[in-house]
Amino acid sequence: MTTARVRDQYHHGDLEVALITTARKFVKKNGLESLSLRQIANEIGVSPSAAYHYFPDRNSLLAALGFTLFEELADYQERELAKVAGASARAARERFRVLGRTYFEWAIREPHFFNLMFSDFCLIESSVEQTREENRAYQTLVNCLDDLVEAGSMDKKLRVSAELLSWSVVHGTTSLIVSGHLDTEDFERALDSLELALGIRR
Amino acid sequence: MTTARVRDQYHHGDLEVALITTARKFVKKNGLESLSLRQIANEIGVSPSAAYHYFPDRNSLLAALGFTLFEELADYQERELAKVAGASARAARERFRVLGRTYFEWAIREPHFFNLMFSDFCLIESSVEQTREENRAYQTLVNCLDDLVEAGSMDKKLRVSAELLSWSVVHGTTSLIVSGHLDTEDFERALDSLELALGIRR
DNA sequence: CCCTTATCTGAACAATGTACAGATCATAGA
DNA sequence: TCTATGATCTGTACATTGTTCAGATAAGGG
Repeated sequence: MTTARVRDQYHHGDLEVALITTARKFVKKNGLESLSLRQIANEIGVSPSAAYHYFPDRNSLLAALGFTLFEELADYQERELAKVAGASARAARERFRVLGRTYFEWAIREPHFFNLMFSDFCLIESSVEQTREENRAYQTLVNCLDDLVEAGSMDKKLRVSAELLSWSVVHGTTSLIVSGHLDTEDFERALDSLELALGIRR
Repeated sequence: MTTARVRDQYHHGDLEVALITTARKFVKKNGLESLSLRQIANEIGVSPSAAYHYFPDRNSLLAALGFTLFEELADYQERELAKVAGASARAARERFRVLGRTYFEWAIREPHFFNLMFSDFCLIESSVEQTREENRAYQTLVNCLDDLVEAGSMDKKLRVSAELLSWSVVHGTTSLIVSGHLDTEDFERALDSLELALGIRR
């Protein structure tokens, strides 16, 4: 493996990436609160203060991690979405549900990631790149809804702000389930209710 | 003022409440991350370890604070709701919007409180009392929707899971706005879109 | 080959959460 | 009224944390 980390060397060579990767591992396991820069440095085999060459402080590292997570989510969504391509009404509707489900499943599988992405750390500086990442996912949703209208399987009158409504429902239920205020099965119920309200026919 | 805090006394007399009250003040100003047990103890004029007689750790104090915040929100909602009492269709519809707006305004006014309420701290032990507090607000929403159906100003077919859908939209937009992923004005847009989708007539 | 610059170390500091032994008080029972 | 018991708080201590900064080390261009 050429990717094996070269330790016992004064210059790590890939420290910035290693910091984010290791931070990802720790957050995945234990969440944000317990994340320690020193533990990360220790794991990589580097001095506690080495990180400060790449990030001004702990929060910035978390923000950087958050950005990569938004990328991961968008990639995952597009990958799943590709499986239900097609111009048919049935395919468009399936894409709509896949968009919601992937969002939800991602959050359920990695709740600590979800929490980080929508925490204070990730709004310190809403970087241009980050909003672009979000727009990528948001645009996919917009296209999906347009497809539904075009296929004649959705009420045209309800198209106004339907993307805002959809994202809110999906994010809302997900957030409430992750934080323990709703049960897991409520997600599919909410999605059904949303489709019914938007006049998406099956 | 008999409520003036008696300092320079060995026994504080009201420490548990004082801890929560002071924690509330600090969270309100600076959020969760920077909250320090020692600062709180210092502010009250008590030893750093005094808190451990009432709370096993820092997280428990935050959880206790979170519970009182759920109470505050429910109280605030009921107070505002009382202003639009009445059996008319217009009143029922106004109550629906007030329920959403109070939730949103509460979160915008005190974003740090909102973050705490839906953070990991408040799900450590979903106490029976807390779920009861939530049910109080949730039941209010259910009643409101029933009123709308009864007044004939809402599509009966869409009544199924309408409370789940409504709460998700309101919480979702609020969460996304607080975390900087949507603009403030998107809330009213989402509420309009929700009413339109649910067939709530004006 | 040297020297500039990027990269990392090591030691230090203040602040934090938490544990624990003991001091202080409040109060019920004699 | 005295006393002993339990509740309440102090003081000290420890490990861990984020962060700073002066200096060591290596890489790469002239």
